[in-house]
Amino acid sequence: MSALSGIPAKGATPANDQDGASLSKAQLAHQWIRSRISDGTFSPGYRLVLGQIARELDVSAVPVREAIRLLEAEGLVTFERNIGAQVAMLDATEYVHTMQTLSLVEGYATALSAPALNADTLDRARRINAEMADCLDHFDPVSFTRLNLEFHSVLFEGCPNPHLLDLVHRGWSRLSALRDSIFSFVPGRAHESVAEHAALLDLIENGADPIQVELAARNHRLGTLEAFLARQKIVAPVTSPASASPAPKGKNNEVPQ
Amino acid sequence: MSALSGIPAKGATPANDQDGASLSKAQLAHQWIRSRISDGTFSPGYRLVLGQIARELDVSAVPVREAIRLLEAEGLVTFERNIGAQVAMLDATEYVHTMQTLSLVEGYATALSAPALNADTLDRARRINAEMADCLDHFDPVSFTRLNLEFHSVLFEGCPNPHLLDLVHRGWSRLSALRDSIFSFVPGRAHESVAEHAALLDLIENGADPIQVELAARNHRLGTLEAFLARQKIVAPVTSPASASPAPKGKNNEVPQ
DNA sequence: TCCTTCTAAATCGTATATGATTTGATACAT
DNA sequence: ATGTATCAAATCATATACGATTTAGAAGGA
Repeated sequence: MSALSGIPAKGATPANDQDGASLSKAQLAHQWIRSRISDGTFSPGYRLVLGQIARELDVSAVPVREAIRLLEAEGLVTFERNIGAQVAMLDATEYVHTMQTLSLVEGYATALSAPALNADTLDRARRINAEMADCLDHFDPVSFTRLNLEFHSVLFEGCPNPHLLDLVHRGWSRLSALRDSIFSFVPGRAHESVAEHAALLDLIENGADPIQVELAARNHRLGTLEAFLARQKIVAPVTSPASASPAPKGKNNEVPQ
Repeated sequence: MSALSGIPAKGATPANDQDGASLSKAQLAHQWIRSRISDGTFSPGYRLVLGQIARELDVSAVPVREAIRLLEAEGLVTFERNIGAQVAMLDATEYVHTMQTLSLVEGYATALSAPALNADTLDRARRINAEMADCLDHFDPVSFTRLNLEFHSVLFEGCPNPHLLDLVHRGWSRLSALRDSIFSFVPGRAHESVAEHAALLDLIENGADPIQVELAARNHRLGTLEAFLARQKIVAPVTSPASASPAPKGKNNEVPQ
């Protein structure tokens, strides 16, 4: 029956054309929208209309809807019943909350990851940090931001807790996807940042207490947040003091002992 | 205009019957499945078939699918392309990772919430803890578990960071929804738990450093995790030491100072 | 008996169609 | 001229229909 002719009897690629990736339309739409958000084509507030996106991707509205609900769960878009979806707005308050959460989970992930880092890996981190220092001289904020993610990725990717790692990824993804030019770079902070990176690496290399590594990594990110808030503080207070700065004095959450 | 008569002129409920809740079918399905998971009707590993659930709820498969994808994002079900969904299995490793993550976010949320807690609220927490002590005498693990959530809720619900609060809720929800009888209660731990609750309340009442509150809350939960692991350890090592117990000796992560 | 191959049922993934809701525009009355 | 009610277009939410994929079981051969 199936031995008719030269047509490949069963080996015919089942679903997709030939790449073997085999993406569902929903996944396709998810990646497509996501990349559009990342590259700024869909900027925060942009209205995501199901039918419109569906036509553009030549699919039906159903998988597009699924993609958007997934993006909603990731915090990249907001969605309202019978109204629709739009790219999430990352206002100052949201930025503070996201950074605060990221500082927490990234700090812990880094501490859990630290014991697994070998000399080679630490050396790679040092080289990346050196490149970041170079970027300061040439004033290259874009590369600096990219390298910053690379640096921290080296440190936290070894985290053995997948849930925690996922939270770290989500935080970074939210920040990088929705980054507004306002938040991307605080000039005066960059030098300090490179120095703190070096200090963090020293701690890890010397096998410091996990809690020390954790708080160093956490305070490093909170420092960036504080720098941002310091620039904004004259304009308007963003949140209640307790939430905006869990350690306003800078002394309460220093590395203990 | 609207003074016609007893009939509410324009206020006629637009979509739903009369309750005003106005749930979408997807939300309905979400809650329905979720409650079935919580009450154990759908136990871990149970296969969730779209059409079957759709028929039972008298809706189409589309909103059921959406509900399931949402539950997947919450970590309550697993989903595989072209295969289907099933209630997530909470094995020992997953339990460890979930508890570890919860200890982190709940600890921080509690610390951030602490300054906002007034005397009345703290008193309520003390009363709940007293009830928990009673449960120990009558050996009532079910009430104990419920009160435990209540107690901690009082402490962390004041957290001003909604993202963080959401993570805490997800952790609890995962644990309570997927709890297996195996994990629900470690007898020897309960007395210690009540004592630690009291200590935590004292810290908060005395306005202790946020970092102290955070680590006390964190270590309280990690203590429960350790108790579980201690019971299991003879059978088989669950994960690598670094992930299972970030502070194996119990001394590395004590409250500093 | 065991392994392979085919077939069919079950289920998922998506397209299309239709009802429900919101929103903006227009017409009308004051 | 302004505010209000009505209507139409756009869009979301869901039902139905159909193609694609997986999986279990039957049929056939070694």
